[in-house]
Amino acid sequence: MESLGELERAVMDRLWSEGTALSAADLRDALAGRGLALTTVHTVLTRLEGKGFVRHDDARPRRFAAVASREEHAAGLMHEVLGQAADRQAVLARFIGSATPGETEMLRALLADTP
Amino acid sequence: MESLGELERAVMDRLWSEGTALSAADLRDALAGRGLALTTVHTVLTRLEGKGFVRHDDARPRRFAAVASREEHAAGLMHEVLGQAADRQAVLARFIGSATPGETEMLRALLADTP
DNA sequence: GAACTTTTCTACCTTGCGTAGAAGACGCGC
DNA sequence: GCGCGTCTTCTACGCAAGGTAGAAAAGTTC
Repeated sequence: MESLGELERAVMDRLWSEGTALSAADLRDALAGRGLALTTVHTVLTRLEGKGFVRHDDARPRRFAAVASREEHAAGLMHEVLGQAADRQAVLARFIGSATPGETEMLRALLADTP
Repeated sequence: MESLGELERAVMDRLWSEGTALSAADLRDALAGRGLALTTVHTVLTRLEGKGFVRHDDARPRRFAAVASREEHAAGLMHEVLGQAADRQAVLARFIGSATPGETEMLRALLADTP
């Protein structure tokens, strides 16, 4: 999967937190601490769109929304790492081996509900 | 975690596959398809060492070995992604939700052996 | 100690990302 | 329907990371 730069990640974080679609101006305001020009935000959004992380509608002004939720994205990354491994079992063994007790409990509970 | 470039990844792949420590010349030969200069391999190894992925002994010629196995590295990446999430449970739920049947079986078996 | 190998130092080029100006497209109030 | 402000696209610059390797220094071998 394409990786994200610092500003790209900040923009995604804002879109993920907000949940709803935002205009470039909304995002510039949400990231006011950085004092970004509107065009900068647009450039970043265009790049994120090229990477498949966001999509925009054709209202005016354009509204940009994350394609996947933050959690879906994280789960997708985990699957990507796992999927690239030749020996998935070994990876999962080490993953479980270094998981916190809370995480193993969550996994047990989730697996109990999964056919 | 620091990310890897294309050549850096190829070098790590070779070190991981081989399992044993290799000299820069060994690696150049193992990556013969690329026609790399020995100094190029050295530069990459030095960068990988700076990122904490490899370490070398002080024999001559130096022998470079991966710090973590491929599986440990993958599991570490998965934990890194999970650890950064605010809502781990939601991430794990989606992770399990999109896992293959084989993966869920492996997880069940591993969790059965985990206290 | 001369010739060869290894290691370090330094540097160039390309690509990706942060940044934004200029110019074109659009929409709103009159 | 026109002009003016806003939004969008195009283009570009600078910097950092990574691929690449030469030159020089350090070490090894005979």
